[in-house]
Amino acid sequence: MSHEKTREPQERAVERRERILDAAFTTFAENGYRETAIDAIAQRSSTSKGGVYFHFATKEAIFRELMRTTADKLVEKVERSVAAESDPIAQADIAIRTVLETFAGHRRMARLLFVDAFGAGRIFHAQVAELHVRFSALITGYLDRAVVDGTIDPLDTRIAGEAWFGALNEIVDRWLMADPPTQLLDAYPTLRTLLLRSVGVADARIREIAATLRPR
Amino acid sequence: MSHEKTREPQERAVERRERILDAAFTTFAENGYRETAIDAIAQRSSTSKGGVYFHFATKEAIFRELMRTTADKLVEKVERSVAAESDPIAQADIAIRTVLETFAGHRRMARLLFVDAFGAGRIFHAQVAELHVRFSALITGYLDRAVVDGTIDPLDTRIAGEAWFGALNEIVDRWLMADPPTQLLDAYPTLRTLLLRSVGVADARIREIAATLRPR
Amino acid sequence: MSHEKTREPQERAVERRERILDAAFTTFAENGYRETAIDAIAQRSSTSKGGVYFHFATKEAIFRELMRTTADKLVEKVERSVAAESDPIAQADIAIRTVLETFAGHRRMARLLFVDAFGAGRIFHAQVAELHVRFSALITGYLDRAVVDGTIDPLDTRIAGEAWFGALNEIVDRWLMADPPTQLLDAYPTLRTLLLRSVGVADARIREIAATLRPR
Amino acid sequence: MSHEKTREPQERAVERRERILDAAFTTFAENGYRETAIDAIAQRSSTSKGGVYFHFATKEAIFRELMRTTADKLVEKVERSVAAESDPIAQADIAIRTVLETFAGHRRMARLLFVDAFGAGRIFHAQVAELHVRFSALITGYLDRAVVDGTIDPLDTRIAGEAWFGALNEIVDRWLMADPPTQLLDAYPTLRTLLLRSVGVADARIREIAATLRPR
DNA sequence: CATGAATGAGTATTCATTCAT
DNA sequence: GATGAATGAATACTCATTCAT
Repeated sequence: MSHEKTREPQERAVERRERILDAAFTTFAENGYRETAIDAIAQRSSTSKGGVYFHFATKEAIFRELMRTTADKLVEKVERSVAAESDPIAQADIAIRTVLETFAGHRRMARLLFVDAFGAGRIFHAQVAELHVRFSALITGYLDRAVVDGTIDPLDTRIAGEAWFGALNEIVDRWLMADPPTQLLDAYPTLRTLLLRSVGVADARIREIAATLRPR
Repeated sequence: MSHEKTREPQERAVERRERILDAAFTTFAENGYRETAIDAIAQRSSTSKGGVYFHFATKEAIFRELMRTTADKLVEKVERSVAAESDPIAQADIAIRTVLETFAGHRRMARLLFVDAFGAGRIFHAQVAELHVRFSALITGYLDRAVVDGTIDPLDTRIAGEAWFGALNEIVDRWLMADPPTQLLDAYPTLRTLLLRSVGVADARIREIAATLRPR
Repeated sequence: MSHEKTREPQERAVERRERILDAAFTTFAENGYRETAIDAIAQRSSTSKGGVYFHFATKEAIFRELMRTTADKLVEKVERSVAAESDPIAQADIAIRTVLETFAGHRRMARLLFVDAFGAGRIFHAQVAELHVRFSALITGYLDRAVVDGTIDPLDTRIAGEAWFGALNEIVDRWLMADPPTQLLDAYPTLRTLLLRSVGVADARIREIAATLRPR
Repeated sequence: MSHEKTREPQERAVERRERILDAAFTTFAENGYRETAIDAIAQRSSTSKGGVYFHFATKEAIFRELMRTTADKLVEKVERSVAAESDPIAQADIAIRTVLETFAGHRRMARLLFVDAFGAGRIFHAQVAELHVRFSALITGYLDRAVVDGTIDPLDTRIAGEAWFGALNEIVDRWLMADPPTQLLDAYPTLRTLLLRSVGVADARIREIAATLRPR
């Protein structure tokens, strides 16, 4: 009796499903959505085209799931990092920093979430929008708490969240395109100052936060 | 003698070329680059496929020209608006405002330049990057002058320019996706405050600038 | 249980592959390479365009395989016929005769190998050259052995092989073009005499060889 | 009054016609029939597409005229060379030699007449056949006279003419394909011996003829 | 006579999706 | 469950030819 056969059939199926997702992640990130053929995913996951279609209804479904779970992981990571802080402003700062750090170490993830997502054409605008909204909302949440706290003066935190996310996004985009490659984290100190100032955090306070975080 | 017959042959050709560009602009903006067939452009401009290919070597060439000229128009518009101001901070502010105002009135232009550009796949990342770099550099220029002026404290103006552009871009993106539609310019006051604060402009000064511009 | 169902899937695929090659052979021979559309091949082999592309990467690949296998068959046939003879001069003679006989019965094969091959344009000159070289070399081989044998006096057998092949080729070409059709084999006795004499075989010896072969 | 204007209008037209033919000759010879666009011919002859179509009804017509006139020139050249000889066998030999010599110096002409002619597909088989028939008939004519003369024994001179032409053709083809290039005329002595022997000319006589021609 | 703009039929190739085995 | 053969719609681009000016 082979190893394969001792496992529950479902277990094998789950494993294959994962393999497919992994292969799809890599291939989408490398070549973009449109340029990725199902055949390529099938081969990379040692399956057949039919195998892929057993697990996923369409190519779009694979992409959708990938976007969602990748974003999930990132959000979780951000929330774990943030949990250690209690000051909402420091939390927002940590959130930005975590995103930058994560991307700096996972260029592919960045490509998938921030650049190639657009390569998919019209159908995906909603998908992409969802992603942007989700991250913007995360930031808006921290800012809202900061307002409630009285740490910062009231402002339209939705727009501020979007602006923060947009600024972050652009910095990542530029880094992805940069040739020769640069250090993503080099932009962090400047970006932090810009963002915190933008919501009215005093320079003295920014230096304080920076000092607290430095040991990291 | 019909109007048609009095025109120079070249004039007719130029006109057709324009018609093709117009049709391409609309179709790209509606459906994205990949989803737009040359045939569709030909039909919309009352030409034949061959006619399109007489005027443009490839589909990519049409897109490229469109991106360039559209961006040109926007940059010119920004520069004209800015010319009336002498304070570099006010100039940067006006630049942002002009972009928002222009897009608010030309949703399609916004789609083409800021959203669908990505739909074109890998080949166009360079093209898109160029566009982003161009606008970022515009902003960076105003900030540089403000630093030289002593209006703002020294900072990494390249990153600031990118962050400003990113924030602006995201606000426009969200507006393009918003359902139901919103007023793009509603975001302007908040965005202005965020951006100006981010480079260390004092709130008092911001109010001053706002007051100056209000009559517009 | 139908015949179809008892066959292995692979067997069906192999059969379809053959059908495609057959259809391509006929269509290329009838219309030439450039004038043959993949669609035509697909229809003639009761497949779809995609089906053809599943089995062959490009149109060129189909043509190449066809050229190779057809030439293979002819060369094998020649070598089988020749095996019965030991006199190299008679072998060379038999080789020529076998080619003529085979073509006389397979006009299409002749068209494909000797005429339409050129219709393919520049890319195929190498392919065609290979074919010519191959047949010329076959003849050169026999002549070389005849020289070693002492049956004929030394001479530049490469050029002689090319000249023989060229003469044969032209006779077949003319026959293919002839209107009204003629009997290809009618040319054989004259051609034999010309070729054998050209390498210095005495007329008496030629008559001997002719006598030996006559019963065939 | 410009130089252009002093000439008869017809004269200018004739000149342009020639320019078009020259350009077509070069382009066909370089790229083959199918790969040659009318536009290329127009540009090379400093005309417009319309200009080309004023002088020639179709692309095919240009090719046809080119084939004919080029062949004419070659035949005339052969006949001039041959006129100096009275012995028909020597005449045939000179004919072959002249063709080889001419091609050796005009590789392009050779390409046009002997190789690329086929690139044109079905429509041109008749054209090509005509060319082959014409040259074969030329040779057949000399051989016929040699038979009448009693210089050689009677034989099917039509087939012999075709065989000679075929042999010659193949030698030229191989030379055109040869990489690295070879000296076409190196093949001549062997080819002469092969061809003359093939129609029964004794080796002693061949040596005589060779001696006569050597000074050339 | 000359021009060059316009036409449109023609073609190889790709790929998501289906389904018989 | 898995396979891979088959489908066919979709698409950018070429080029001989026409014809208004």
